[in-house]
Amino acid sequence: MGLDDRKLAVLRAIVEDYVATQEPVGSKALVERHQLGVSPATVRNDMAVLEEEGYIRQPHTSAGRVPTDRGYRLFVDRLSRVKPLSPAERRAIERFLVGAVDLDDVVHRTVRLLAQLTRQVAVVQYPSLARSKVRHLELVPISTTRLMVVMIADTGRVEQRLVELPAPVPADDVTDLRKLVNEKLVGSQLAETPPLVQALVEESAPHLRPAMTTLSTVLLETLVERHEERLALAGQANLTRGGLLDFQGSLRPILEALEEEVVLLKLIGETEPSTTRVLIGDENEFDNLRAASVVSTGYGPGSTIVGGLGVLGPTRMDYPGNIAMVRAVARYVGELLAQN
Amino acid sequence: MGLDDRKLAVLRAIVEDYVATQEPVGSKALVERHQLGVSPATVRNDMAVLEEEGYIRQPHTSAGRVPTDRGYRLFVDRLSRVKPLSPAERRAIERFLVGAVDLDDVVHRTVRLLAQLTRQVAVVQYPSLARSKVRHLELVPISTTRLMVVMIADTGRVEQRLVELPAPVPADDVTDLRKLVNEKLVGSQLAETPPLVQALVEESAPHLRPAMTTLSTVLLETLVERHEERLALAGQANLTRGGLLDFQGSLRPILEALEEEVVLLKLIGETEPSTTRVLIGDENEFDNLRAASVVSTGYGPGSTIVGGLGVLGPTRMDYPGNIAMVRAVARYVGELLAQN
DNA sequence: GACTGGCACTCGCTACAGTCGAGTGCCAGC
DNA sequence: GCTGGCACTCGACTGTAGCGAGTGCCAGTC
Repeated sequence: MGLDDRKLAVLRAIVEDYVATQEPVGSKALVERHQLGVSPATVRNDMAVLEEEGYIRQPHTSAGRVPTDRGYRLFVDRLSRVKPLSPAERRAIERFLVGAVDLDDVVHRTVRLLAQLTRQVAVVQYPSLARSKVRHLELVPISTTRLMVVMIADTGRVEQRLVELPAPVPADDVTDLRKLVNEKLVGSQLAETPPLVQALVEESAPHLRPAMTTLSTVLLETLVERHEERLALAGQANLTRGGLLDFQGSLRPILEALEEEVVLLKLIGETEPSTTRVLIGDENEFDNLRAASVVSTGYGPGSTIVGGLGVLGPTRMDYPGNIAMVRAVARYVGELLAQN
Repeated sequence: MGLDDRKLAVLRAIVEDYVATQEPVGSKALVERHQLGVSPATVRNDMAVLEEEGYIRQPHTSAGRVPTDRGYRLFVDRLSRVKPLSPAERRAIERFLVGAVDLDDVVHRTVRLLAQLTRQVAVVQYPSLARSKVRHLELVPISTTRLMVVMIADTGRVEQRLVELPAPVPADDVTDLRKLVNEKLVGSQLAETPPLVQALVEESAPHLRPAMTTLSTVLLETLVERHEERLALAGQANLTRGGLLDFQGSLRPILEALEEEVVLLKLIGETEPSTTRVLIGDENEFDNLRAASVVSTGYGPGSTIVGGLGVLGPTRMDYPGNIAMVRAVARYVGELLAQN
């Protein structure tokens, strides 16, 4: 049952070769390319054990071996060291991210950078509003019964929403409303505001009540509960590398999954803080993505986490490399955010 | 040389059958399915002429005929009537768009709707800032030397940008600046503001000059010149319908093109107002899209045009249907915008 | 007991030949 | 100008055969 060191070395060699060549790897090729110090026959015996344990499999009887999802998992957990970035890669990251003027700009640059570095599909979640603090709330009258609410978060995110007021509200009242919401909400985490927002209504002067009620409803509804999360996506063309061999010939399910924000958020939405998460093949809870792997991590200024980012590609991917790059990019982005 | 009515009917039949079946269509099948009133042999003669003129071609000697890009062009220009929408489709449009709370919301719903209706890739351009009027400019101090400029356009678009000031600016000065920019710019088209923005600096009180200079530079630079355009995209999974037959087996170039905002903007960025534009195959100026067709049109409140929207798919697409849907959706969105 | 060399076996891949049939072009006749 | 008939083309499919990479097993060696 136990996998001795050599068997593990064989597995590592198989993963590395298969990732590099995309072809099932046989015992002979293996001993040629790696210094295993044993003969092909011995390797074959080891392979038989590895296969029995479910770490590798044969596509056809007369073919070489290919890692299974379980094999990749073992590889990632125990057999790979995080690959240090090359100086060129470090430079690319810096060059790419320096000069961003905007949160939008930062996110877009980041997602393109990740896609380019890893040659996979990249996903970056905007800083979550739930984890941001309110920096300013602006109310702009559009007409007497319409208000545009613009919220600026400390992470740089700006969200707006149109509010339909129950009755016309004069300009002076808007000023009062603005003052009130800013006094009460600036500096607080949005996720924790429901009671605050509630209190807002109660503390308003009677003539402001109706307007404040709608306003607070909208604030709660759209900024806290609903589609508060945003995503940026890039590198979808990378799915077509490796011909049709990856993803068992059909990009369809993958492309479909990539169009579902909810799915992507679950994928890269950070869970445990700051660890890098790797989901391999059918570890994925979405059927459409059973042929794919995801490497993701959280990012944020300093040690806090405000959002997630990651890459998605075939299970046959360069895990150590991608993990290193995802981490590095997340760190750089965090530094960038911390500067604000 | 002249194509008489029957030859045109034959071409129309070929296009319709090929679009429906995705298979080269032969003379016999043609007379069976369409009441042409002549024998296969006659149709064959007509086909020979059509082929000579470049409207159709044979994939192989012993196969049926397939329309060329030129054939589709003739079909679109002279042989097809815009297909009226089905009641179900009309209902779908209304159901989908009613209840949008936001410009973002409108755009996202629209692009998804288009993708779903046409079963193609859909692209929607946000209302162009150049064609919008300034409704309000908000300046929010982030620190003493940093300002967030938020511009709200009459089309509902909200753009923000961080401004790094040359020197600390006290809160009172920010109020003055805000008042000044709003007085001068609200109500004007951004595309026509350069002189106005210029004037701003000159008219400012001396102590506001430095700040106003940076501010105006940023305004011009990012809101007018640079990436002022935004896009929404949906339905990329539709590219995989029709197996690998469309797009000669590789989605790569298409996916790459779809990642280039500039390319997409050129495609759907409206040119002549309000006509529906159809680009077929190699009429397309981007090499990557020579296997694709694009149907696009402008939209906007009332009769003005503020942005473009459209669909992209294989040259083998249902032109009359897609043209009808693109137009219908554009009209509905226009009405929706007009309500604001 | 672990490793190795040898050997028979499997099976996907490629090449080749043969058949089938859809579809064509052409021509003589109406 | 249209039609029916006919010879022809050529892709798609089928079946066969040979090749070779790769395996599993076994007997022999250290």
